[in-house]
Amino acid sequence: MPLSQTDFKIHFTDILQQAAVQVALPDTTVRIELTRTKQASHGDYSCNLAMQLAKSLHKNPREIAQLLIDALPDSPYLEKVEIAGAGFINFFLKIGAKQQIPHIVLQQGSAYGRGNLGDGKKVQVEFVSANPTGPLHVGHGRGAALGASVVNILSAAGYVVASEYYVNDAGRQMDILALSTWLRYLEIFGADLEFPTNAYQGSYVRDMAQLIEEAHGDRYVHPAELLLEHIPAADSDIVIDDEEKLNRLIANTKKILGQDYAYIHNFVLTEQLGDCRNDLMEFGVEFDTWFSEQSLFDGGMVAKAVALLEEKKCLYQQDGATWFRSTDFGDEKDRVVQRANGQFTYFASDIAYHVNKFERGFDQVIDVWGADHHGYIARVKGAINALELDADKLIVALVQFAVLYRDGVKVPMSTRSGEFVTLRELRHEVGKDAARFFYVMRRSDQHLDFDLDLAKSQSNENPVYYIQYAHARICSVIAQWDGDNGLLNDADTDTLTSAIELSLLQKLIDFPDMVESAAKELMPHLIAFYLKELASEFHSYYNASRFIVPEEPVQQHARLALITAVQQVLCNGLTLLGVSAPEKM
RNA sequence: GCGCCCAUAGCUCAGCUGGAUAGAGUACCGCCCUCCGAAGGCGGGGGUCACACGUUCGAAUCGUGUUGGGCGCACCA
Repeated sequence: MPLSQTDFKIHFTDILQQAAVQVALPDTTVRIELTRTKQASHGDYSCNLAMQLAKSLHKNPREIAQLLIDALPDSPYLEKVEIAGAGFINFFLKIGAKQQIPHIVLQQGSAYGRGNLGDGKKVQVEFVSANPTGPLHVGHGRGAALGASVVNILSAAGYVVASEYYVNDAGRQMDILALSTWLRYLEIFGADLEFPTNAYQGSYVRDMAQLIEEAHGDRYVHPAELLLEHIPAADSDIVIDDEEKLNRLIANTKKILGQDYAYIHNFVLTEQLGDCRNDLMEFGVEFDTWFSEQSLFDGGMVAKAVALLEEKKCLYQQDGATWFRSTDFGDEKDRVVQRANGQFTYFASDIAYHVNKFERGFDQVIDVWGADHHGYIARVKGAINALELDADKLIVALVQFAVLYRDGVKVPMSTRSGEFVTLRELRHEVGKDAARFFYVMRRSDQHLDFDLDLAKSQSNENPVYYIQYAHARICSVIAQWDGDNGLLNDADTDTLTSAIELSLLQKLIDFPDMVESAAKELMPHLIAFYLKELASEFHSYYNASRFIVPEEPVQQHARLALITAVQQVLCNGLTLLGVSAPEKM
């Protein structure tokens, strides 16, 4: 039978399908879907097909169930089928099939759990993509942890995955950072100026100014008076708002520095990007591509994308600006792509960026965005549709905010005034493993209460330690046994018959299914929950049985083979989440 | 005001293509180390699945409405 070893669910679905074709034929709208049962008395897999067909066949569900069962082809993996309740069909997996699982896991090793759902399709996952204008904070951390886990999971599910970070190196924010740094640099040389409240306040700006000073001395010093040109003094009658003031400061800076402005701009960008990359690397998050927004402008892609929209008659002029008719594509209002001052908006480069993604031939493009960006989905998809590309290829995964709690109270955070907790601080406080796990242990579309004390605690309350402890415990047992692992590969596992052993075996069988579900739904938390359950069953087993029993070598090898398989699956699952599987703790 | 998301045990959350007695963890109470790691296990109490109506053989799950939260509604990114 051409059956990929552990896909019992698919196998049973398949034979039930064959039976259904004979019996019911008819109702092709009903999907045959088996689910794992909650109770052992209900077998291993269950299906409600008979109840779903009851209406269209005008028959009693139990009667239909019996017909289906009678038509069921033989299967070497099927112990028995039962009709239960209102008409459930319960499948019991042959115990011998379950007992083979440790061997399959040990043989496949780190590959156990991998599947072929993706069938080699190309998927791109873009995540984090924070402005390189300062350190990453804990909000970015959740996107990073989620995105990285999704990449791992999709990859395990048979997709060819490309990870990407979109670098917003073109906008006004970068100019503000360059300005901020230069002002701090001037301060080092004693310039007496008022540092704008809406410029970047963080101490890292001073650090960068210091670096410039150390490398180039006073080379970039210019008289401060030039900077204040066209900017009314505080006591002047002419009042301009703070943002406009910043714009004029930027313009003056560019004029004063001339060619040197590019140096400052480039320096701060390189510094921040380097810091960001380093921070993420220590978090276990790496990218295949760092994609520059500026490159879209340099290559004329932005102008081209806008021109394309013009060709499709999707643009119009109003109040000096160029608008995209996104309302024609489901958005709630039209959006500006080119401002009255001639500059393209962020939205314009974002359109170009997505066009570029589509041109690169991905079968699916996944954007991981903060939940505050949900309003952008309609306009980006609208633009993709307007350009007659397939917007269904784009999936936007929204990540809700994470709120830190320390001593039971919310840690205050506000982006302005630079009073936020950085990802780096979080990592240093709770460690990489706990941070990665906590970020993905909730559904990403739910708010996350991040309990710092819990994440730090080295106790049973901490789910990370609970799982890692199970892994370390197994390693410890195996080390104590000190036998030849080859013996486990050949172990006779027929003796694994207790309730907890059968439950553990089934749990191991479930893992590939779990990975597939997590990939389909882009939900790493499924893996996190699965691992907690697997660890829990192992801990129960540990307390209920002894593994090192030399007087009963058959039992001993069977049990050791089972827990070694558990160890492997714990490790494979933790790896998907970017969490280490330590041998000792 | 309009749009999106959410409401499940004291707390933090799973479960949601409609199915069998709604589950974990934590907290609380009681047990288990002459024994492979007690960073563990076992048992107990704890629920109007926000509320109302509807769809159906069947609703925590789907629909409508109400209430209460979060977020978004820039020629910012």
